Amino acid sequence: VSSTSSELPRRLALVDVNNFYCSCEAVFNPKLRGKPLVVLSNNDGCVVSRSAEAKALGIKMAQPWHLVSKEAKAAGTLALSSNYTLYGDMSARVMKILGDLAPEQEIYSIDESFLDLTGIPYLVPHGHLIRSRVRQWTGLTVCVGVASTKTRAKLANEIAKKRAEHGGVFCIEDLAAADERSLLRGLPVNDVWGIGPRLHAQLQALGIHTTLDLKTAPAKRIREHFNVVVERIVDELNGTPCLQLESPEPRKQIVSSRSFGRAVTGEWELREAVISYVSSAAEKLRDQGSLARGLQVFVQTNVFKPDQPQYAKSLTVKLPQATDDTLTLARFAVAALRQIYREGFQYKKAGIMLFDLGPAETRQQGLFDDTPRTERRTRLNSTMDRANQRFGRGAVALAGAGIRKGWGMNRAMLSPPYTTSFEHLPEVS
DNA sequence: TCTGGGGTCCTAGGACCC
DNA sequence: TCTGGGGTCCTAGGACCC
Repeated sequence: VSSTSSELPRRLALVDVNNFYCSCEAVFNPKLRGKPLVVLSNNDGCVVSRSAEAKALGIKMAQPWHLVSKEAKAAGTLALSSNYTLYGDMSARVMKILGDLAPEQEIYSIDESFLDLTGIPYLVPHGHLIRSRVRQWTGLTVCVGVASTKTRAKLANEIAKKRAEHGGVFCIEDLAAADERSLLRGLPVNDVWGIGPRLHAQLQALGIHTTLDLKTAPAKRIREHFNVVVERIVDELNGTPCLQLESPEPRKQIVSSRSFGRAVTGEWELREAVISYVSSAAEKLRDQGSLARGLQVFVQTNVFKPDQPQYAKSLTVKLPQATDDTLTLARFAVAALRQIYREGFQYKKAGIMLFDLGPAETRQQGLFDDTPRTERRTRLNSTMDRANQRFGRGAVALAGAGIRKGWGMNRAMLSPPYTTSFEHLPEVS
């Protein structure tokens, strides 16, 4: 915390993109605009993004698509598989614009940033500048919520989104105390950032129903029934900052897992999947400059088919030496899989996790290291990474990861990678 | 009859976020 | 037929230390 910043009232903004995945798709395909549209999770499983029109039809977040698709399609809803290549690239563009319009930025998720706007005069006009620039440069629409703490900024953002009269920008600190009270009285307590279904139920049992109820709840009462997390939420609602803008830290664990497009029975197919997942996790590991000391492999049958024989097992391995080498990690993962694999089950999902991550600079020399070999491996990995970056994911891969990948996920309605491939540039006619 | 006090580390489970 | 994936933080309890 800088000493000068305490003089000025702290002002944070939470900026997020409206209906992010759906909006990305609509930027490049005008036929989607103004229509009910949903984007589905991996494997075309659940609804993870909805256009305003789809929300209006009552399609809920995280709904399994197969349960609602018939009705939704009858009402004119269009559905797309998720295209993370596109969303990741659009995210980077939005984040760059936001970062250029604020002294400090924390990228909080693929479509959200906290910005520190302390000291900037005319905050609401600045919010409108952010909005118009993002719209002009990317075609996406953002909403801006401004307040003295992160939790209040999240609330302000909710208001900016819900109440059209604010034009997508809302500063809660501009309200008179009485107006804030009546505003918070109208917001259910589970609109507050950090209050999920469980806490919501517990709070309701205590008679805390609205955001105002929570904000004005006696600290002692909260402490009795909950933990410091909820205490901090209450403090933050009252304008006492407990959460700071975070700078990017390397991940503490890296997970790669997928449901299969169909049931898998043979060990060889599971092995292909596990090797594929290790490859992608190890690439991320190297990208953040870490080494892993631990690895976990897990397999699972279809939990949604309880009439079928169920089996779920994971195995955790401590590596003899921290490493970022795909081949080494793959060997340990395959050995772990061999131990947990059981014949006669219909597997639906598998995954791997890398943990106990540490910086690569502190790599320890082992007593029996074959240093020339390690150096060759390092060159091999970085060559593969560069090739895959230049020619596209999977351009170079381990043979063991499989070529056809018959177990791969379903993505029946995938849009092109408009912004990251010359072959798929959108055409203007 | 009567059995301390303070600390760390690790793990599993719970809760939340997008 | 069909139900996502990737993270973080906190707490309680056990093991262990002096």
